[in-house]
This record gives sequence, C-alpha cells and structure tokens, in this order.
Amino acid sequence: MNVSKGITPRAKDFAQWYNDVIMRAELADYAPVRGCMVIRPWGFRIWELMQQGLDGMFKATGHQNAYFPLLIPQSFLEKEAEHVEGFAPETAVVTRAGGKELEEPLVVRPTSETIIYAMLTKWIQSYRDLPVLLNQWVNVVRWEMRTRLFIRTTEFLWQEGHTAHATQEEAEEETKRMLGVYRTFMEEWMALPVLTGVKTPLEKFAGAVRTYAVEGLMQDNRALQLGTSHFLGQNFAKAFGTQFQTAEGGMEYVWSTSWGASTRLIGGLIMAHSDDIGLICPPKLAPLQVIVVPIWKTAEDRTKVMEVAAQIRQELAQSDIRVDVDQRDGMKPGAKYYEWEGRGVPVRLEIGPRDVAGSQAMLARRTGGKEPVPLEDVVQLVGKALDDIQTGLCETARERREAESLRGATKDQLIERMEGRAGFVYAGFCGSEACELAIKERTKATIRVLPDVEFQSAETPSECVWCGEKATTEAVWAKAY
RNA sequence: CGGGGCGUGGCGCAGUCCGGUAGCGCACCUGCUUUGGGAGCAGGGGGUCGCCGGUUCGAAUCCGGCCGCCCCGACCA
Repeated sequence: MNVSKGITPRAKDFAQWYNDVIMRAELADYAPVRGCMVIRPWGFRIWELMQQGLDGMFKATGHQNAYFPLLIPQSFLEKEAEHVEGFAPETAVVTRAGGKELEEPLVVRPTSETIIYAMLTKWIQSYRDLPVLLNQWVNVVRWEMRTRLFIRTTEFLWQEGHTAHATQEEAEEETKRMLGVYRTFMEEWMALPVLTGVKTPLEKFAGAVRTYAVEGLMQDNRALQLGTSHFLGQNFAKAFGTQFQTAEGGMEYVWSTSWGASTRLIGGLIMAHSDDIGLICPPKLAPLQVIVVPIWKTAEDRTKVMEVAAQIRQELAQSDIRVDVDQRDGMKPGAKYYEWEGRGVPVRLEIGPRDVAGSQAMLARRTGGKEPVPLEDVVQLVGKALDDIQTGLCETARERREAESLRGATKDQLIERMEGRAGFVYAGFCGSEACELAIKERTKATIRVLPDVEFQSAETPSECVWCGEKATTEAVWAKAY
C-alpha cells in the first residue's frame, strides 16, 4: 500500500483493503513469528475501550476478575474427551524448560476451562459456595493454519468468563444472560447489530452441551462470529470432580458456563464500518473522538488560532471527550485531514483565522458532512455529533444487514445467493448433519445460528431447504470468516 | 499440506530475459519559502540485492539448494 495516497478500494479486493486499513490506521503490524501480530497503540486503545465497556457490564452482572496461569498440564486437557479432541491439533506445548525435558508437557492455554475446573474443585464444597462467577482478561494461543490480522491470529487477547452453578436452570440462564450482554455491547458500543442464536452440534464448542453465538455481517457480506456463550452442562464438573453438597445433604456436580470475546472484535469493527479512506470508528470506541486542526498563514494568526484550539481542547476534555490538537508544523491542513480520517477519528474541528474572527469552528464528520459551529456551543454540538455518528453507524449497519438477509429461501435461492452476493440466508432445516454437511460442501456456507426468537421469520419454514423433509427449525446460513 | 505470487534503503517498486560495481517514487534529516483538502525548491543520510553454495576476470542478474512472507483452499474465537 502507498501510505501517502489511497488504500485498495473495498470493491477491488476486500482482503487487501482490510489489511490496508489496519496499516494506515496503525492498528497492528505483523510480528516476526508467523501468524502473530503486534497490536500498536492505536489498536490497543480500541481494545482498552472495549475492555472497559465489557468489563463494566460483567461487573454489573456480578462477575469478578481473576487470573489463571498460562501453562496447563497436558493431562488436564485430556480429561474431557471432546475438549481434547477439539483442541489437541492446535495447542502449542512446552516440553523443555530450565535446560531439561519436563516430566509432563505443559500446554499453552487455548482456553482455560480445564485449569479453572481443577481449581474450582478445591474451592467449592457446599451449595453456599455457589454460584462462582469469574472472568479473566488474558492471552491464549491456538495454532491455526491460516491467520489474518485480528480475525484469526496464533496468539490473541480475549476475556473468558467461567461460572459454576447449583442448578441447570441457573447455568442456562447465565449462558443466555451473557449472550445478551455481548449483543448489547456490540450494538451500543460497536454500533454493530448482530444476530444471535444457538449453534448446531457440528459448530459448537468442543466440550459444551450447547453453544450460543453473536454473529455480525461484514461489508463483504460474510459473517463473523463475534462472541460465544457456552452451556457446559456438567461436562467439566464430571471430568474434574467439581462437586458440592446440596441443602439436602446430597452430592452433585456443578453446572457451568463459559463465554468469550476476543481481539477479533476489532476486526469486526473494521470490516463493519470502515470505508475506502480508512478506519471508521464508532465514537464510543474511538481512541480520539475529536481532532482539532489549526490553520494559519502568519505567525500572528498561529498564536491566535492555537490559543482558541487549546481552549476548545480543554472544554471538550472537561466534558470527558477524548480530544487532541494537531499542532504539527510544516504539515498542511489537508494532509492532517487525510491522516486522521484514515485513523478513524469521528469528528474534526478546523479552526483558522476566519473562524477565530467569527467565533466559530468547522465541524467535519468522519461519516460525511461539514458545518460551521459557534464556539460557545462547541461542547454541546460536538457531543451531539458524536451521538449522531454512533447511532448513524448502527442504523446503517442494521439496514445493510436487513437488506442483505434473505428470508424463506428455497434451495435454488440458497445456492444462488452463496454463489453471488452471499449475506444471511434464512430457511428451514431438518436438523440432520447430512443436510448441513451437504450444504456446506455445495455452497461453502455454514449454519451460523439457529436464530433466537427475536430474529426468527414471521412465518416459520415448514420444510428443510435441502432435503424437503419436515423442518425442525429455522436456520441462518452465511459464508463465515 | 496443496495451488498462486513475492523477497532489491523504512514502505512501494524498476533493474534479472541479454552478467560490468545499484536506481526511482514515497517516507526520513537540514535550510528557506509555505499552510482553509495530500506543499515547493535546494542539499543530505540510509541497501551484506532473503540465505548458502556453484559458474565467471566479474553475479541483484546465470545454475543448484534452502528459508521466509503474502494471497487462495482444507481446521477455527
């Protein structure tokens, strides 16, 4: 990519466009190790803001943060049959340390269920110890074959919530509650309307009884799984002997859940909103919400303009708006505009001698439009612009998702869509693995979810889109990342 | 692992066919002039041409081997 000029347009090459946006906005860069990336300060700030948002919601629902170690005895992973089968191929294993072979190899965590249940077994004795509501913000390693910045990297950052409950009902409720938390976060913070539902057995997490997911639709009409919430039943409790004494005096295994969202969210954010100029970042997650660009000709102008710019910065900062002034000398205003647009700053305030004379500033929105605003109202109007951009992005994404969703599809339509513009395709499904695999084989599309009730079609499909037998459910197909 | 592409200053590339001591654009540094949508001029710094070996008076260029990266497919948050 030629940084000084434009980036690859989306229409020309979406994958290249995606990489260009990341490089241009300085979100991340490739690390020396294959599949690994460096998250640069601008990208990491977005992650910090995501953490803030999500963590607040986790705390509000009663969860506490903790930290479990990176290294897990290999034998732990092997205790849950399905779990080990799912993760064995993609684990990195430490066999040598301290200058000698280890007695037991240590796995670099791909996820932490096993070590957590090993510990919960020690900590839980009675129903009075339940529920346990934990979360941790950590890195994990999964040796994937093909990687992509933010979307799938060998090492990634995420949060994993783990909870243990006395009853199945309580654990099921928790699973859905956290799915709802994700949905709310995606919509309110990321301005990304998602689709929620349950995964088919073929697509669920290895070790879970049921997996729920939130799926977003990207601008190339492919689906991206942005978060998952698992009802684990008693699978891990049984594997690790996590039992508690009931009020009645009997012994029972705990019912548990786990749920996670990762730095992949940043990839989703990019692919959902950005354009051919670069990143578009929803204000709530923007490292900088406002950039003030001063304009001057003479030294005298410069002094005056800088004074006003500094004052505006202070006023905005006092209202908890993330703002900075681009004071760089020897760079033309236009060049600064392009740079901050590429980085996704939602609002730009231009202040030149003419504006100072008229006690105004020019307010430009990253999503388009430029208008003069009186300096005395700048805080209020900037705040309004940020709100408008946030809701506007969400609305645009929602309209796109609806426009790119086909409901009540026939077999031919499903095939045609997946060979063409893709998107979400709703249709009836008989529930058989044979049909699911046949569709995947033929169209490369997978069932993203069996949609939750609020996403289901008004008319429930009666026949399976593939075999024509009686449908047991409605399903949503898409080509996924 | 299969298919495709590519390794030459920080980035993007030319040069490779046809061997002759490395060049262009951007970026960077200094100075002056500039600054309302990607500034101009002048000067300057920076490269074991992915690695190893071979052929040759001489290799970025020819030959052999190896390594790495990106993209597309099979696994996955």
